[in-house]
Amino acid sequence: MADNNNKPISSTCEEKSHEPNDELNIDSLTIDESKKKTNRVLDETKDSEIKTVTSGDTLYSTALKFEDLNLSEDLLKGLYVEMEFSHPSKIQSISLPMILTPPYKHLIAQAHNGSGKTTCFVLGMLSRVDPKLKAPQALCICPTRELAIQNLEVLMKMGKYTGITSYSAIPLYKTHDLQIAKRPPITDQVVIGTPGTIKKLMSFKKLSTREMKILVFDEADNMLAEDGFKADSWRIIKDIERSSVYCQVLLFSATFNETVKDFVSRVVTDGNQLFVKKEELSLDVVKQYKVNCPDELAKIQVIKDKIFELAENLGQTIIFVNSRKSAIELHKALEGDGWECSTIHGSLSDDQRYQIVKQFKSGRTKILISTDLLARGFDQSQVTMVVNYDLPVKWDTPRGPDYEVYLHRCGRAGRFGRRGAVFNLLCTDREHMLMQKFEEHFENHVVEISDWKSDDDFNAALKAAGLL
DNA sequence: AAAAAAG
Repeated sequence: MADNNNKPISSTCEEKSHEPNDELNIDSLTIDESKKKTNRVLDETKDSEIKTVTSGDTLYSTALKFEDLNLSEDLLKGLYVEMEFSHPSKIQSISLPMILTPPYKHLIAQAHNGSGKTTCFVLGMLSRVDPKLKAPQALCICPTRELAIQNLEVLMKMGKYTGITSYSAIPLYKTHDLQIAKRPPITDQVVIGTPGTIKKLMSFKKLSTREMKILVFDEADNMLAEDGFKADSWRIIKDIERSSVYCQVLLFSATFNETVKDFVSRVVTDGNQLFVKKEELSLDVVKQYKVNCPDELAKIQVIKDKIFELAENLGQTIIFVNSRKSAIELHKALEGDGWECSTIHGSLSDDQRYQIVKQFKSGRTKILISTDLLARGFDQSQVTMVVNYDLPVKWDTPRGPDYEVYLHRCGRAGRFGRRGAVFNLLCTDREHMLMQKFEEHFENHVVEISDWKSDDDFNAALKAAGLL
């Protein structure tokens, strides 16, 4: 679990209890340390505190073993053989009983980056679906195509022996309305995709919501945000509400904000909740640094001399920028000097995007420049370094720090408790000010690399991060 | 004046 902190959790979101809520004391439920086996890569020796608020009077136990969850043999085989899991991770052990126990309450679950949120809701979908019923019964909505594809891959792997089929609701090729109209209705049990395509399939009556049992919002805060996909999400959920008897809603993300709480109080009332403190969210497994750069040229020089030269063989790196233009310009500047890296952003073609991600996931590309397209959810365990070439800012004026995006970007490194380093390249006064805000907000000190030219300083930083 | 999805 991506967490090293044992601070107790303060009250989170207690104000929106619509009915008497029973708070579970997680301490009394935690697994006996001596009986706990080490998961494949997950380091759970220092468990985080997870705050749970349950609704109604259903009692939930934690699942110490997958066998405790009444899963089908086929699904268990997928977990052990394909996924190579030995036992549920912490978030899984708490959330899965909540997802799988009647009356199948809604769930809002916050968990660390790289702690296995995806496996939670994928397992939830696979086990709630009836393989014999040839109709869509589970729907998962994601903010990007890349994330939808990634989730589908996990689903197919985990569900390999179940016979459950899935449908990818993303615009992979040029889909004209005429072509959609001519297609038969979807009979696959699980549908994963992006809002536009899902809406379209629904309006063409190709995606029936009549048998829908479970609806998942991945990166839920983004899916429900005003400047995100709020309108689409609301329409989809209303459509489902109208046609199906009862559909369980799962909201998963590492970050949650006020918009989600509004949604929760109006739509997903009467649900269970899991929360962790913001200070505990992933920012202590990856080591953060700020690099003082006198000007923009120095930033590029740091990428060339330090990131490429010193760190290229330490794993993979994602360099985040704030705009497509910035991505293209940085790529040109590096390419002009013969440095090889790839770049991804939303104005590339579907196929280009797909190929670039595929190449990076195969490990053939070491360094990838990206917009916030890949800020959330992108899971590549070899990513050891994240570079914020630009710091993430909110688009409204005055442009303030975007804490959520900062956290999500950092979460691309240090997957499943692995080591990682984040380098924030700072040049202007505004950037220094923003950085200070990030430090204050997450209550952690970010070490400064004052001499951007010093190899020794960078080597020391990489060593401190556990990468050398 | 932005990223994302789509039209």
